[in-house]
Amino acid sequence: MRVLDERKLDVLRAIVEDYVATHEPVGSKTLVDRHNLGVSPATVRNDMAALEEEGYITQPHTSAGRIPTDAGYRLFVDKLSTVKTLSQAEKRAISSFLAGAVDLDDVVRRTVRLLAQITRQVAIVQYPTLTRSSVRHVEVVTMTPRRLLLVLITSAGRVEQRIVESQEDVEEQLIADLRSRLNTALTGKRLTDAATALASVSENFAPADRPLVATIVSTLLEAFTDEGEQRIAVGGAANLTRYGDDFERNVKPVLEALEEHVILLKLLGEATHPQTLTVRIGHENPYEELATTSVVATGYGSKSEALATLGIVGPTYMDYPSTMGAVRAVARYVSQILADS
Amino acid sequence: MRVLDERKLDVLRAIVEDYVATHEPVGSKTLVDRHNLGVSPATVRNDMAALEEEGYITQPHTSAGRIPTDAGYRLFVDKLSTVKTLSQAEKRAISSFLAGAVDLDDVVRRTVRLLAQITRQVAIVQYPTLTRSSVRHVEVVTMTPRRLLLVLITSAGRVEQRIVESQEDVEEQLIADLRSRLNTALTGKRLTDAATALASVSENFAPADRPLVATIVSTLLEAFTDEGEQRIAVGGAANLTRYGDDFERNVKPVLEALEEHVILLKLLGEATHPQTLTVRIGHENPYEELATTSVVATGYGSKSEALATLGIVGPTYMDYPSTMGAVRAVARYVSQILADS
DNA sequence: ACTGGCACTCGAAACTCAGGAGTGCCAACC
DNA sequence: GGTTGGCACTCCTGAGTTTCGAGTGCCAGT
Repeated sequence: MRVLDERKLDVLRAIVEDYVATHEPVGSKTLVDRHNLGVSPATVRNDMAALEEEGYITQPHTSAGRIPTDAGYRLFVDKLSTVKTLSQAEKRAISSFLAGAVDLDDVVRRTVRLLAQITRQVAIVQYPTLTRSSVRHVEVVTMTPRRLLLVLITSAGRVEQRIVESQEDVEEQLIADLRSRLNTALTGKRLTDAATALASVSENFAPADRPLVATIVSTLLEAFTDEGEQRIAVGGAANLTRYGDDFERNVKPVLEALEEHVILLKLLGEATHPQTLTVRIGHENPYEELATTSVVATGYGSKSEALATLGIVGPTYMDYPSTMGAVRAVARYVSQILADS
Repeated sequence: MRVLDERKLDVLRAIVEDYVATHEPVGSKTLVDRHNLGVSPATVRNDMAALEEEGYITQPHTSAGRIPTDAGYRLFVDKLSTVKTLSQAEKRAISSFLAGAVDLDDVVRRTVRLLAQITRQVAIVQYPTLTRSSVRHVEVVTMTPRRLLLVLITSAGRVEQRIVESQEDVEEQLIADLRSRLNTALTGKRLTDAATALASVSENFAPADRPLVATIVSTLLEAFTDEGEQRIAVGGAANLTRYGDDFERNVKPVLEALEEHVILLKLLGEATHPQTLTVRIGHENPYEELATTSVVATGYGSKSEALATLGIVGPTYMDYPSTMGAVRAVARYVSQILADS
């Protein structure tokens, strides 16, 4: 038996496409009817038996049609399909929808919404991580004589704020001094290098001011390394209603996972180049409960280096070519928007 | 027949409590078994017939037990129950959980999570609205010679940012000037009054600078009045899985509503005094699709005047006393946290 | 006014059964 | 040898039927 039998693969492709469209086990007869395979049902049955033997498809019960296994989907995604590109109209729609964003938060919110709408799946977008971007500006603002607000602006346009209390009134001169020194030390630096850059700042101040400066420095450092920075936006949960027929398997676990941002981060995985799509099918993802769920994700951000990850979560029987196309396209456009602003 | 029959109300209360606990129509026998009503099932049946006549309960079908109608729940909430207060331990937990927040966004995120966890329902928290708070500080930052970043900090601790492009390079002196004039004009002003306050600012600048100043002023104004400011955080969607048995009625419509923030805002309604709880039961809320859903909401913020609204959405057969207690308690603690910071 | 008794209702769950989609296998065919 | 039509077999699905029992309304008795 040849390992690579062209027609057998055609059959597998047809099975996947049919099952994705109907969500029902597909039999040999319907298969030859709907896809013009040019052979008889009996022949297809032989191929099916072989494909089942090799683990690409399975039958829910003896006298039913076949459905793809995770391995079947995997082969389909890797070898049997091409990522679908969006139409010009769709591209324009994406582009103009994202262009209307007023700030980074808005970009993320719009992206989630867009992704959910196009793919009709649950969309997940990780906020650009601080650690990978650099400091654009640090601002120190007096709110009351003893209360200062630190505002940190990153190259990704993200704003972090922290409040610092002082033991005694703070002079405006000191604030100005701080502001300029902090900016000199930090502006343009990567957040990961900020610690080193900050170390020397406090030395230049009068001993009396040292405690306050130390507090400020440590607060800033905290903001830089904050775990909470691994923020995530989720949208399109309503699309889960399309899978209401199998609530326990397809809806419940996903809904539960959506609450746990730590889980979502793991699901999305490491940010990759926007060109590279990560597809995790069924059991390939790290959570048992999501064994009937697939993830399509990719990085976004600057061309050379991904800032963060975005993607979608859906049942294994999703339309991979379209979904992958949509995820990739959205990632590209977001990257572009971020680069521009 | 006396309108106010003490025992009949006891029966209604028992029915509501039982149905909330079991989610199953409750019959006369089980009722006397579980609640010590001190009368026979036959007597209860008579009362039930009366209650049904008056529209407080209904039977799903002829030979089944009774379930409360919306009117029944309404009477229960208004007259037959007292809002449950939380235990000391719970209060401490709330307080300490919220106290760990680093900024306003974090407060909101934590509040949603907390509310969802305590009530085991879907939680909704409206971000403090700009229009009700006042300006604490305006910052103007040079990012590149031709690109400025405006940062607006409100009394609620919220930060808004906008980017402004200039036609030509901007001098540092002008920036400093702008910064101080804007702050003089705006600091402490209510956002609703900001328009008037801003009007005079541009007059003090050299004609050459006017176009830029005008752009900045209008961008700020836009930020103040931005509709998008009616932001909302949602959490606890996973709690919907508890109602999986009636997916179409209880899960699907809620899931769909959660995507539509405009709808949620309407559901939450006008912010009220933190002491006053708004309860909308079933058909009382403005959306047909949510006729099996109740909303418990209240305002939060400064004592005298609510800043925004928070609440929960759940099936009509929720545990009102506990839920109302939790919503009220959380609203109080958030208000306190916001007042402190 | 309350209670026990009783006939009645009607949905839920268990059961049965026919229909049919789909399979595997085999002999025939090209 | 790969392909095909034929055929017996499997077993799920859905419709129809029956049974069971929780719950009711009503009435006569206390």
